[in-house]
Amino acid sequence: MAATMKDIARRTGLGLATISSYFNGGNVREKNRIKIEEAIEELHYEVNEVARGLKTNATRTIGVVIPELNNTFCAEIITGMEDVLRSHGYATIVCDCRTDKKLEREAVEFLIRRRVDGIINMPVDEEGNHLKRFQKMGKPIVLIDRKIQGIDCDSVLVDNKKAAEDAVRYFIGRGHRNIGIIGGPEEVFTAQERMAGYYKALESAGIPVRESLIWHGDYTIQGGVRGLEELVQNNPEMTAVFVTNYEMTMGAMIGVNELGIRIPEQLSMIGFDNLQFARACNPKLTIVAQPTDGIAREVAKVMLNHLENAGETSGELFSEKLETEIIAGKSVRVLA
Amino acid sequence: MAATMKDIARRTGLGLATISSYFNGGNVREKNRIKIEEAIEELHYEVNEVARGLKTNATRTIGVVIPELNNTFCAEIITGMEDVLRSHGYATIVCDCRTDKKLEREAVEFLIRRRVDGIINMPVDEEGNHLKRFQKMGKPIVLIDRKIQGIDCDSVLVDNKKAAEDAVRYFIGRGHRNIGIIGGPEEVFTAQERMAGYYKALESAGIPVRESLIWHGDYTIQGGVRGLEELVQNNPEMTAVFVTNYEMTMGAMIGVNELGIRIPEQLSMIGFDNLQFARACNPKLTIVAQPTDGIAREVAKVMLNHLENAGETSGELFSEKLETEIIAGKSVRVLA
DNA sequence: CTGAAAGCGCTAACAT
DNA sequence: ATGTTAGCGCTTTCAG
Repeated sequence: MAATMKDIARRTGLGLATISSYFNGGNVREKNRIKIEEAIEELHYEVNEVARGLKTNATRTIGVVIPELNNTFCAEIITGMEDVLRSHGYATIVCDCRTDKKLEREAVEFLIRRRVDGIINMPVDEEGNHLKRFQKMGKPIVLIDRKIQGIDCDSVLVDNKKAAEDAVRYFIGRGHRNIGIIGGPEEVFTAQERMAGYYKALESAGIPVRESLIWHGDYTIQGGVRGLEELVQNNPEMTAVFVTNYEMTMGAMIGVNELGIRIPEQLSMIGFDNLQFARACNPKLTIVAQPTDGIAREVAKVMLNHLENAGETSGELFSEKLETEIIAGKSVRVLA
Repeated sequence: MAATMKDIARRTGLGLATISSYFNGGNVREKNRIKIEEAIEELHYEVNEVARGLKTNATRTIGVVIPELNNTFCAEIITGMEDVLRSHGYATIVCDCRTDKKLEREAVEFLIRRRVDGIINMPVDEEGNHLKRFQKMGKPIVLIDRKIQGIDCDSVLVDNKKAAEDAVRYFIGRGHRNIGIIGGPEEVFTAQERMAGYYKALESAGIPVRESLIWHGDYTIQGGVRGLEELVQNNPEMTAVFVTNYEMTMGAMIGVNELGIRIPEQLSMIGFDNLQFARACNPKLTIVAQPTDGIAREVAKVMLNHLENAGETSGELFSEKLETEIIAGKSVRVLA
């Protein structure tokens, strides 16, 4: 069907090695280079990366396993990573595992069969069993948003504890003491960290933690709606609420609208991620913003490092912790 | 490195053909089947899809080329497609071309080198030159959101003209006559169709079209902000505005907030896509909703049809046009 | 039902 | 610098 190197060899009268050398940056006599390029043009030749992959045992393909593509945070990170990976000649196969451990494991097996050169994973299974086999093959893994005991690999994290601490302190500094939190799933690492930050900020301000002010959500829009409704209903004295991811922030705003609560007069709020959404809220929402683009580029960079330097980097594990930022809106009232 | 079929053959004492037959649904004697399965287990064997792809000239991989992964509409469609494709054993390589024709062409060439079995494309280049070579290879293409003259292939569309017509009629039916529109890029097909619907609704109601009420945006958030500001400034008498995609809808809400305009008292609005965002707006936004999940599943289905049936379907081109729906909020005022 | 052998398109010694 | 050749891991005739 498609033209092969053999066709080019025949057409130019050159040997296969010369053609291959041409494609791999070797030295080719000027005259022959021109002949080869003419042949490529006329035959519409395109390198067959599948054959190359079989031979070199490197597919120039990276597998990405994430909990939800439909989650803005994930989508933004993938956009950034794919951009830099493709510009280096790497393809990205994205697998959305729907926050399901079984699907996550299947995704990794799927990627192993396709012989990807590396896996980038925002892990759902905190045990990391799904990654063990891939790691034994000696191929690089980069984790996003959490480390896993027993999987020695690079990771790019965000300082989620501090992020939450900052947010709660922001409330406290403006006179709030009855501060609610809509947290994430208890088994999710980022959710644990954000919750820890909430505790820490309260404790260091000498404010007792009250269970009724804590809602464990599921990082979904509907979870945010529900969480807001419950917190408001159970805590008439609550003056502020911190929502710990974007989807739930959107849900909390929906809840606020549907209950007819006025922000910030009746309730102050700090949300998470997505500055544009925050701006579109009325009044503009104060949020904790993660450096998504920074994470994406960092992850891609770390992965490329492994791939291009091969054995060299094998020494120490890389692990960076990026900082978040509070972007002030008008959703937090200053109490007398 | 990893175990191969040869290893299994050696370990079981069987021939390669038997092992291959086992993997491809052929008949294998019960006793041998068990032996093979034991060997697979012990050797942690995983089929090498790369080698298989070289031999069969089919990679079980689909390329997807879209203008912006970071656009919710695209992200939702990809989520849905990837789900059904992977469940049929197909990998998806997503290429975000940043709404750039040159990058779009490069993406297709990239996918050709990787010998994908089919391409799904939400095209940026309306000429379709980027797809010609792939089509000549006899492999299937499915287009989303627009057809291209000269590229005979299946397509899944949305009735965008009717979508806009419905929205504008919704305004007219509630007494509005000075209706603005924040349109998309003039060269983009969906934007043309939505604009055409705007014209048609006005004309059939006998309302003259006024240029000052039309803003040509660029489908970005910032474009929406700008469009709203300009329309409001240039049209004091405007009572309603229709925004024609999600990003610009968000932008328009930002503009509304930043200008301190009250909805619907001072201005009525109908947005596009993303029901959840609409619910999070205060007051709840009335929107035109596209059946994203329906589109995603349809596209994947059509592609799989080609792939699994091979030559059979080559007859007629498939082209479905899905309907949108207006989801009422409280952002449209009824004029006396 | 199973074994032997050819070959998919490429790369990488090795020889010239 | 260029030609020759083996072989990556699999599928697929063709025999047996």
